[in-house]
Amino acid sequence: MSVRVRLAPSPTGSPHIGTAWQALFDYVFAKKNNGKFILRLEDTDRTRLVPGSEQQIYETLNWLGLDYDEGPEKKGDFGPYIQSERLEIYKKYAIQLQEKDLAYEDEGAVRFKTIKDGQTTWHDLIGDKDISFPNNTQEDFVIIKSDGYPTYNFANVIDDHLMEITHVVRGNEFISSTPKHLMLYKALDWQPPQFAHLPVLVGSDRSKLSKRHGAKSALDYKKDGFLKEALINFLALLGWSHPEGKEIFSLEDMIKVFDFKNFNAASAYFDETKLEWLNGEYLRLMPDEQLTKRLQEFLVDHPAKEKIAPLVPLIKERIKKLSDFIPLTFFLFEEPDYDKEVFSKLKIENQEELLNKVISSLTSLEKPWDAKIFEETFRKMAQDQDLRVGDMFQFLRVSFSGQLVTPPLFESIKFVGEDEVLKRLENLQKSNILD
RNA sequence: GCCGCGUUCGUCUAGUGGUCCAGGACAUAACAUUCUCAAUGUUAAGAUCACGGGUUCGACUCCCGUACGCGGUACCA
Repeated sequence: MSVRVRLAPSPTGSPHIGTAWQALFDYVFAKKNNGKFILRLEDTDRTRLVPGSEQQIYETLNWLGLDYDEGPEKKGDFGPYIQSERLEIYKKYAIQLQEKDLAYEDEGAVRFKTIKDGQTTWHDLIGDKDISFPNNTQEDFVIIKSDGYPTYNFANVIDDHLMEITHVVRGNEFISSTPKHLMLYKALDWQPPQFAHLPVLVGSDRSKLSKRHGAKSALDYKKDGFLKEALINFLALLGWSHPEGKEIFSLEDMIKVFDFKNFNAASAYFDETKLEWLNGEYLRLMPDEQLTKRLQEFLVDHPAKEKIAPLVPLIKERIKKLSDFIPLTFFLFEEPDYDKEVFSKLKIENQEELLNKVISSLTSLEKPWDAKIFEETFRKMAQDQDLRVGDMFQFLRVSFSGQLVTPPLFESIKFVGEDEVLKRLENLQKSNILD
């Protein structure tokens, strides 16, 4: 029997990072085994539905490149992939159980009669261990709610069986309900799937990550300028580790070596700092043309996005996220507002006088300015003025950019253009910022 | 309360009885390089492997207990 795994989110909002994390392992495990990855929407709690979340689920998986083989809009041979469209099916099995006296009606709902003696055991793929529960801890539980919708515990079992799911990969908050599921499989005389209960991702307070906590949605990371490759790589490193100890690897590489045996059963805290580092690594590894393209896709509204190509090699090592491009380069496209504070951080006296000298030197420089001559000119000026070379160049930088941190100085000057640079310096001269 | 899962540097982790006075990565610090910031390189600091008992010639690794955290105990998933 070929491997089939499913991701079964509830459409209760834009999927948060924990859902994306689970999706990654579903996908990788399926691909590793030449199996199928299935998306099923579990919308049986009508009170928590959030309109539009379905689209966000599709968009998230799509962005991350975790393509599913079957799903709500990619029908397979297993009927609808949205539980609210499968009500008749659940009803049918509920009746069957009632007829066998394994379930009963209770105030408009239907309850399953749990087995009370013995224990229920299964082998979990995470930690490669057996887990057992005494059966007397399992109360009779509702399978069909009084509104006619099935509960998670019921719909999940029915669908997993009917959709021929072979491996249930889900969060370990479901460990406690697994005995219920197993009892259901038994009552229906079905073969249960294998289980892999992933640890949960936790927030800074160590409790389960949730939107409540301000957990970001997976798509927020896209908006923040993270690359999907970096996010996937980072997510892979939570709970799982590469058998060769690699920190940076592709999805394809991960698929080749994936095994639940390399999974850690302890819950992990999502630390964005490391994600930023990884993202920077991916950015730097990328060829300039590709990075240019990615930046242009990201900067949809940037007025000068067609002109950024020459800038890419200059900023490549200075950005950690695509969004960092904007604060780092905006002064190249428009005259910045000068801030007195910034100049006061420079270790230079008589800035006004120095500016005059700079302007007269630049005016007498032959255009187009040459990098070598430019550098010599100001090294000499630093010497004459008894300034440290670094301070001299920092003064130049701030004078035309208004910023303490910029791409390389001379290249930035060339990008802005000689005339514009001079114009900015003259405007600065006229202002009273350097008094 | 009861049931279950978990517990290795601040964080993510390696480790399946000896090769671990615990290795790597991020973050941190220092130095080098440098026109800034980065990037890069080198080094440093950082974990009595939650605690207490066993088992064993030997335990981070196996067993038991305790503590703490998390989850379940819903007509939420």
